[in-house]
Amino acid sequence: MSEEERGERRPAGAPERMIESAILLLAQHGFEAASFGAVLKASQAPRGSIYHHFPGGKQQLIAAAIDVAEARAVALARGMHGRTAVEIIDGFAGAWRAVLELSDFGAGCSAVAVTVSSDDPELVERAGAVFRSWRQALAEVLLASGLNAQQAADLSMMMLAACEGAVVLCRAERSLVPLEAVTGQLKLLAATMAG
Amino acid sequence: MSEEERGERRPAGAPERMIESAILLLAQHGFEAASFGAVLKASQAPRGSIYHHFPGGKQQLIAAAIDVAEARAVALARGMHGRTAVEIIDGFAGAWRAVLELSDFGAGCSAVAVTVSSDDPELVERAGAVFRSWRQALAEVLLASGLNAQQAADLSMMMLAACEGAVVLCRAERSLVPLEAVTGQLKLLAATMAG
DNA sequence: GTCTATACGAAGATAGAC
DNA sequence: GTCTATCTTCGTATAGAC
Repeated sequence: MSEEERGERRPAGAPERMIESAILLLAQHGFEAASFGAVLKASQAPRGSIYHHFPGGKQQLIAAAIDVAEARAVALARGMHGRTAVEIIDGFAGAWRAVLELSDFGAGCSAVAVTVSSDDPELVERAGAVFRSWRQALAEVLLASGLNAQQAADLSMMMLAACEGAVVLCRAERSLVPLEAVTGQLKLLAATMAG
Repeated sequence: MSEEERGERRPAGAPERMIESAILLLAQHGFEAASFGAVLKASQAPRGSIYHHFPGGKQQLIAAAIDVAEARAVALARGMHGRTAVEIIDGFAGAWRAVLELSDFGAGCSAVAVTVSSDDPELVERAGAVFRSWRQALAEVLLASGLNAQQAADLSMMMLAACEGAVVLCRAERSLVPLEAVTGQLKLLAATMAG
């Protein structure tokens, strides 16, 4: 497994910083906001190096950003292996809570942003791949926690959908209440399955 | 209650058509895509009339679009008064299913799009107001269905978050499975509350 | 590998004619 | 009330010098 696949950060060359900035800008203000100008400014990368590192233009940059975000999301889920369903729910929701708090409700999920605000079918499909592998990783750790296959599939889907939705609500309402309420309901669901 | 508050469509003057187009463009491709050029083209409105009808520019147009969408969302929820919790869940999810099917997975929620892809704090706050009133309307019909206040608040929050999230997943994966799975889990949750 | 310069289009917005 | 013309800014993308 490569470093990228584990979602780790490397010393940070120019292209890596550009990708990192793109992820952040996507999460904050959507696809159009992740422009070259903004990315270069945020990443302090030299202007002339964009098409050297990303000859495919913006599409390639955003695609790379999505792929890195996917690796990171999967790594987050896999890191919860061995825990109980409730702990997994808390860990997942906690990660989103951290994103919201650290950004003062200014950031959310990059893959959601691409889905909602990009008109490029190829990038939207890539965002779909993120959701699928994220869900699968969650289902695997839930399976290991003692749920059966059907329950793990159902709960992972519900966790992802409910938390992604809750993050949007939290951003718009500038409040953590939606995420907290959803977390409670998810635990209730997990308890019903276990019991 | 005025016609707008009930979310009804009127004979359609130029500004109404522009608002309608803005709602659709927001739902399809986000904030930046709901540009004046695109709105005028879609609504067949005369070019010189934008700043006549919306002197506040794009912000005013989008704000109006959000308000109309809010009235429609609330009307949708209120229309379910008198039904059981399961029927309300089916009705709500069914409306989203229709949006996804009719748009070939190309459209979602306008308020989500504004939250995710606009950098205007005022518009994001307006989107937050949509979510609040939508949730309250859902909670009221759930209360009438026999749930207690706490249960109605919890389930309405979960319905909104989970379905909004599921719609994004459905768009990205070009599949109705996420929404269907979430619907099933919501019914399970409602059954737990009732029982 | 990085730079400047530049092409080209589209965005939001304003002014003034009809 | 609608139109055209125009301004400015910003977006992506390319060419060519260093």
